[in-house]
Amino acid sequence: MDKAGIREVAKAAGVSISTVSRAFTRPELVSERTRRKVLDTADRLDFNISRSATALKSGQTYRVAMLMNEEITSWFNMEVFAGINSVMHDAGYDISLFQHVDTGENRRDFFTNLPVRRNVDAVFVTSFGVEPEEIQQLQRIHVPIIGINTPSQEGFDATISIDDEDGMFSSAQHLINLGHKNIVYVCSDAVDSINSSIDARGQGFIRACKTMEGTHDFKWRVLSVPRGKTFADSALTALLALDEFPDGICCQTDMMAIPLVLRLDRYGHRTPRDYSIIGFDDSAYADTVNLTTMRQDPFAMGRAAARKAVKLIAGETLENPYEVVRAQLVLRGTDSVYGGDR
Amino acid sequence: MDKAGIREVAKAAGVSISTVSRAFTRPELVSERTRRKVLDTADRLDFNISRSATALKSGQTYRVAMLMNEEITSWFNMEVFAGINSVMHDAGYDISLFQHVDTGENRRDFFTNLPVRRNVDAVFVTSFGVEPEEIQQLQRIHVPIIGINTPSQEGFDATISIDDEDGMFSSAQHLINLGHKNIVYVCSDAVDSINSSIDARGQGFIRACKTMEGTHDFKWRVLSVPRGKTFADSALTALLALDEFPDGICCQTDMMAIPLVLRLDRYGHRTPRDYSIIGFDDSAYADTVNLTTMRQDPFAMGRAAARKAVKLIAGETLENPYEVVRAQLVLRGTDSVYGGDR
DNA sequence: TTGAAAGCGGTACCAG
DNA sequence: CTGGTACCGCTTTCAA
Repeated sequence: MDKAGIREVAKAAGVSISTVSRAFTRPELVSERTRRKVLDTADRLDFNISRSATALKSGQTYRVAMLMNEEITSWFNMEVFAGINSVMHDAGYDISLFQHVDTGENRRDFFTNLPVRRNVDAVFVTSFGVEPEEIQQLQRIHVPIIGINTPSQEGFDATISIDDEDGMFSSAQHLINLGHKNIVYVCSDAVDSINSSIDARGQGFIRACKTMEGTHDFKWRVLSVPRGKTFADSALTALLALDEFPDGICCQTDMMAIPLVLRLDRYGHRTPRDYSIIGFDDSAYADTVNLTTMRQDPFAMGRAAARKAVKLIAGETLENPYEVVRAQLVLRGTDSVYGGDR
Repeated sequence: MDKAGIREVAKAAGVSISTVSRAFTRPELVSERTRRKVLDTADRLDFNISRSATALKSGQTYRVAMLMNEEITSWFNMEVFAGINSVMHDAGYDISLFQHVDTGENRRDFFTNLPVRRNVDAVFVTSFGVEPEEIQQLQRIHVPIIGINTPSQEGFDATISIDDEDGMFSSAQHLINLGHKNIVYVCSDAVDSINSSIDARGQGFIRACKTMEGTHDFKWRVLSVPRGKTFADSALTALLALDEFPDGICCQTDMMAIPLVLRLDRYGHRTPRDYSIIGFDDSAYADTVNLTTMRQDPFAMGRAAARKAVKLIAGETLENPYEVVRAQLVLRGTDSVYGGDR
């Protein structure tokens, strides 16, 4: 006997199913006594309102989709997800995860079949660039589309992004202000099918360096290494292969920076004594290795995006649909004035 | 005009709604021609089968719950979640996350209100000990309950756990075999309301040490420090305050071990030269700091748990419902024979 | 304040 | 192979 539907509860409580329904969802419309009686019987019978039925009736699905490239396990994706979930869960929504929507195969598949069509109330797109035609496809599902760190806001109902270009510009500028003369930007190769917002970081670095154009003893360069789990090793190798070791390094991410400070140490290059290095993200262990880094807060961005989504779903208009937040330099122990300690 | 239900598709395709339904869910029952026609019109009209309706009709919810302590952002929770999702998503299920179900407030709340009652097809319980009465409460929702690293398997329909006790026993044993004479176990204080499976690690350590009982020059102890974001600092302090610095350290987690190897280095204690240290988990950066550690694979456990859940939901019986997997020692660079390099 | 009844969008049994 | 038709469990007028 594990079948206690709304009718058996109604019967057991001696009321109509309408009343049972109201006792749960519109308690103020039901007399105190009746409500108590209903709720008690319901509990005794292990009854609860079915979300599926409510969803069907209401026309909503109480489900949202989150699209991402790579794995949910990456620091950024995870934080964003947790942020989104922290508001959506309480609002009664579940999240349907679509990973690796970046690669050709999955990507075409997703955008042509649109598995979410008529099955979600909103779509979150994290950190990868969606092509104009893809957005058009996506729009066919007729629900709000919210972007997080997407390179463009074209086609989105709302977006929230950090200013990657500006963040890395500041990073490089900081090294320059410190008097560094030979700085390099270390990053993973861009995936050309993706157009990730992260690629803007390199441009910020370059822009900062360009301001030094003409300065005689100033040198800079970009070191791009293959993606993959050995990217940090590749970067290490590339760095050590330079004919002159840089005095300042800007890294695309902390995941690049942290292995570098650890490994370079063993090769005699000690920070901040011999060189400055700045990460990006302020992710796990950045503090324990005392890394100076550009902080962003993807959890907060996820929350903000989710709040926008909830409003959009409710049919409200956003006062400020497209937000850009700045990353913030966290000064710790891996940067110092040029020549300072030597 | 964003209302294309199954009937308009049926009308537009000149068939009955039954046929439309079948074209989607039982293509083999529909003639090739009819199917094509239906699918085409459906696509043109932006139609798709509604999961809510299917759910309602089928009596399933196509949703599962995952209960955890602390944040989803922790390494362990995240990996397990990703593992569960990797199989449940393809099986058509969403995951409803319940975080912090460990603490009194939330805990009571969850188990008395049972928000998941009649709203999920299975429940995953991750890594915390559920009291007998709580399990009983949980059982009232009449769906499979699957445990992952739960201290007990009482009341669960299936569980998969790593043998924490054995894992840490082996860890300590390894240090002993290496000839270490003064070893310590470093961990965070247990939360007494929780009875986490992780607490068994300490017992494993102690058991290993007990085998040395009577050996004259052998010493061991347990160092337990307060939880919180500064737990690693506390451990560092406690370690340095010892009247004799240990020659071997077993850590409850890599998150404890990694900061320690990094920081102790600056205090002149260099591993593996001066002491051996072993982590637990093989989580992020364990390889880059070259940490010898006890590996567990929560992603795989999540997958395994999910596979069990899918079968259980389908009404199948599990051949082997309660699984225990062993952690595996990954030898890297932070352990060495006692006195070896000195 | 409460009850009756019409759907919401499918599924599946039963005919044809 | 296809169509008609009761539900699935709840919400929501409309009346009483």
